Amino acid sequence: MDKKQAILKSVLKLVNREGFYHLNMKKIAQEAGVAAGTIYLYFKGKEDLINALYGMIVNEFNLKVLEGYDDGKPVQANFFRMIDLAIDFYLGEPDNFSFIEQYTYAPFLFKENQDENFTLLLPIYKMMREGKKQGVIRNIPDAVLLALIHGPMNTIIKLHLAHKTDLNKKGAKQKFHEAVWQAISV
Amino acid sequence: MDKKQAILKSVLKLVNREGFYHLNMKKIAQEAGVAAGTIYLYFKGKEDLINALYGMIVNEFNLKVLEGYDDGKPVQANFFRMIDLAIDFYLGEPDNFSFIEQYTYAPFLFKENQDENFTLLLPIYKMMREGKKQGVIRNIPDAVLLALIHGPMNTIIKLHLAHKTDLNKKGAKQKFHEAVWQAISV
DNA sequence: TTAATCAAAATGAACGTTCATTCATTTTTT
DNA sequence: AAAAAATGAATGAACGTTCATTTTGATTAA
Repeated sequence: MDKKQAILKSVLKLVNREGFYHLNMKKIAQEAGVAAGTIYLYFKGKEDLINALYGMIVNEFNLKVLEGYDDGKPVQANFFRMIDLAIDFYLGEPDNFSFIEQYTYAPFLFKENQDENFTLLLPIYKMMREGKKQGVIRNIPDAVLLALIHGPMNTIIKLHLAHKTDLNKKGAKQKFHEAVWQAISV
Repeated sequence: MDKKQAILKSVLKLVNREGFYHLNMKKIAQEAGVAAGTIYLYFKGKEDLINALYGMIVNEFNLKVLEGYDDGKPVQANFFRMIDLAIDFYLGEPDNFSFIEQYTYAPFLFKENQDENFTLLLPIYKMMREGKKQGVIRNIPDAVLLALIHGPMNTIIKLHLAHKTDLNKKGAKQKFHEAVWQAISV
């Protein structure tokens, strides 16, 4: 069994269940079924461990979301597919969402990736630019566009995970991505 | 001088500067210019202190945002004013934003206000319902509507505070609230 | 096949530090 | 001079990290 992976999975599970605040190395070790010292064979320390996990999730996310991208298709089709894939990514592994949110809003906790936080948004940027060039997306500042896409996505996932709405209901995702499209299209 | 208030302000400043992770009682006391023990005269402990601060900010926010509400005016006017006031609230005291974000995404950190997190959204709900009744706001699920309003606001403020956009530029707020309106209006 | 050897992997008790909280004492206010 | 407010050193628990020791598993020798 891959202990490194088991340790990372433990952190993910624990952060989601109890938050960063209650995270400690002993719990991580227990959850992973290894000794406390073992963690230090694979990671420099707590901080390194957390950063490694963040990097892993961001990579997985970008990979998954860009699967949907096809330059041949119209911008709208790419957009719908990207939104749906992003939602699927987080609903399939909700721990990822919780972790990313907590990591993002912990200033100075792990300094390295300060601007890198916006790495997550690169796929969106790509699509936005293309849409503007073709004239199908409104010509408003990038930041506003970004806010109109990323913001609702974040919130709807949050609401879903808090059982305030159900994105798995038939047509729910479609209704959502169409609403976002209406906000950003000309 | 009101020591209780000074202590709360210290927490706000420190959480924004260094994050929850590096927050400790000694620093809070130093920043507030009191002894560590003094904090316990005004609060039961660290947890109580954090919760009190959260409650305070939520109250201030709702008060400020609802200032803009006037039943006599059309829904759109109320909406624009509310959005602008919410933005002003956070730009005027960015520490509030950072604190609320970190508090919201710390599951089980301070259990009390789990569902209460949505208290912040009550003014938005109020307006939404009214707009739907009058037929000026699209008849899509509340959660989706909420996501289309609250999400972009969060993100645009985040982008502003990260210097990725400038909401103080002439017309910036207007452009933003109009874009959001386009997303939610019929 | 069995025994011996050794490096790599893993362990978890121990260490030093940090931190929230307490409380005997001092300072301030009434 | 009594009460209330404030202090900050002391306390003990919790935590991240280390490291001497043990276990594992592959390799070699008999």
